[in-house]
Amino acid sequence: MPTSSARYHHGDLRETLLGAAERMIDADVSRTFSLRELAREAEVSHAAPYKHFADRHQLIVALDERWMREFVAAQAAALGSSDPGQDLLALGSAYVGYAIAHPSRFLILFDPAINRPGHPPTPAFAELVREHATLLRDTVAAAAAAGVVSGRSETVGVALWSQVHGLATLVLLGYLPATDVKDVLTSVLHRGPSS
Amino acid sequence: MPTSSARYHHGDLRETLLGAAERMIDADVSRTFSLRELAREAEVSHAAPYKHFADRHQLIVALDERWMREFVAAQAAALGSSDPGQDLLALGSAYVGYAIAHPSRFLILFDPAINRPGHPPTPAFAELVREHATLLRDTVAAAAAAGVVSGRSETVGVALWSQVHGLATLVLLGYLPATDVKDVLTSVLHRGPSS
DNA sequence: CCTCTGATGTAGGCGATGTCTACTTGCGAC
DNA sequence: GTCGCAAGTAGACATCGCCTACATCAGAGG
Repeated sequence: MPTSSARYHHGDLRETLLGAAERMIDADVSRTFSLRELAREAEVSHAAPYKHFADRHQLIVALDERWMREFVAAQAAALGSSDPGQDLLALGSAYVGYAIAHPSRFLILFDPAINRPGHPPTPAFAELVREHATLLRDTVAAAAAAGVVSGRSETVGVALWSQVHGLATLVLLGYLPATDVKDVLTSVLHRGPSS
Repeated sequence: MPTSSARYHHGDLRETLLGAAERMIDADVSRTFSLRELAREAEVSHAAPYKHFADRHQLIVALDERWMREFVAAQAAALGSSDPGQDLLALGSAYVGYAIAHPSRFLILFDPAINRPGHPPTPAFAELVREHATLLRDTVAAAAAAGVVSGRSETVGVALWSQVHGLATLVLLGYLPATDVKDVLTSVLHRGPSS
C-alpha cells in the first residue's frame, strides 16, 4: 500500500534526495544543503542517505553528472542550422544560456571544490566532457571550413571556450550585466580572418 | 616582555589569523580552514578570532580584499611598455599569471559563495574592482587607438576580460593545460580589424 | 506458500564546527 | 595609580558528517 506515508522502505529514496537537493539550490543560488536536511525533507532518518551515497561528496557528484548531461544536451540541441557561423553562435549562446537559466547548477558543476584535477571525475562525467569537447571541436572546424573563423583550429576552440565560460562566470558573479552577453557573443564572429 | 609565548594578549592576532589562513590554503588548493583551526595555530582560544572578525565569512572577506589588491597591483605592474599591443598582452598575461601562481587565492577571490551580487562587496573591495576596470578600459582604449584591436571599445574590453578569466578558470579546473595559455593570449592580438 | 537473506531504513553516538554568553585580564588614557 | 574598554578565556548549544549496531521487509528459491 504505497498510500501510507509512513512505510518503512521509501521506494526511491535516491531519486527523492537528488530531487530535493536540486529543488533547494535552484530556489536559491547561495543555498547549500546538508545530508540531514535532505533526509528530513524525504522524511527518513538522518543516516538513510548513506545507503545510497557513500558521503555528501558522492551525492553532489551524482548531481553533477546529471547536470553535465543536460548541459551538453542543451548545446547539442542548439546546433543543426545549415549555417556554420550560426551554429557556432548558437553553441556559445546555449553555453551561457544554461548558466543563466540554471545558475546554481552551473556554479556547482564548475565548483573547484568538487571537480578538480586532483579529484578525478567519474567515468560517466569524463565521457560527457569528451562529448562536449567533440561538439565544440566539430562546430569550430565547420566554421573554420566556412571561413567564419580563422587561425589554428585548436587554438580557436580553446579561445572560444574560454571566452564563453568566462562570460558566463562573470555574469553569474555579478561583474558583468547579462546585457553584455549578446554583444560579446556576436563580436566573436565579426572578427575577420587574419594570420 | 614579548618573548613569552604564553602572554594573555596576543599582540596582533588579526594579522596572525589571516597569515595562517593564507599559508594553509596556499599549501594546498583543495584545503579549507576552520576558525578553530586558525585559533589553534595562533595558540589562542577558539573564541578569540571573534574579537577580530564577526564571523568566518568576514575573515575571508578580509583575505579577499588583500588578494584583490595584489591581483590588481600585479596587473598594473605589468603595464608600462611603450607598445599598446604589448601592454594588452601583458595585462592578460598578468591576469592568468596570478591565477596560476596563486590558484587558491584566485579561486577564493572569485568564489560565488563569497562574492556575489546578493552579497554586496566591501567599499574597499568595490574600489579595487573599479581600479581594475579602469586598468582594463585604459589599456583597451590605447590598443584601439593604435589599431591593435577593433570594434566597440566597451565590448572588446568585456570580451577580453571574459576570455582571460575563462582561460584562467578552465586551467585551474584542469579542463585546459597551462600550455594553452600563451597560444590563446597571443591569438587575441593576431586578429585583424574588421567591422 | 514459506523461509531466509540482503538491501534499505532506524537509533544513537562521536568528534568537529560556527557562534553565543559570561567571565577575566591587562594596556594605556587620564 | 586607577580604571575602562579592548582583547582574551571557558563553556555551552545546535548542527553536521559519518560510523556502528540493530530492525524491517521485499523478493528469490525451495
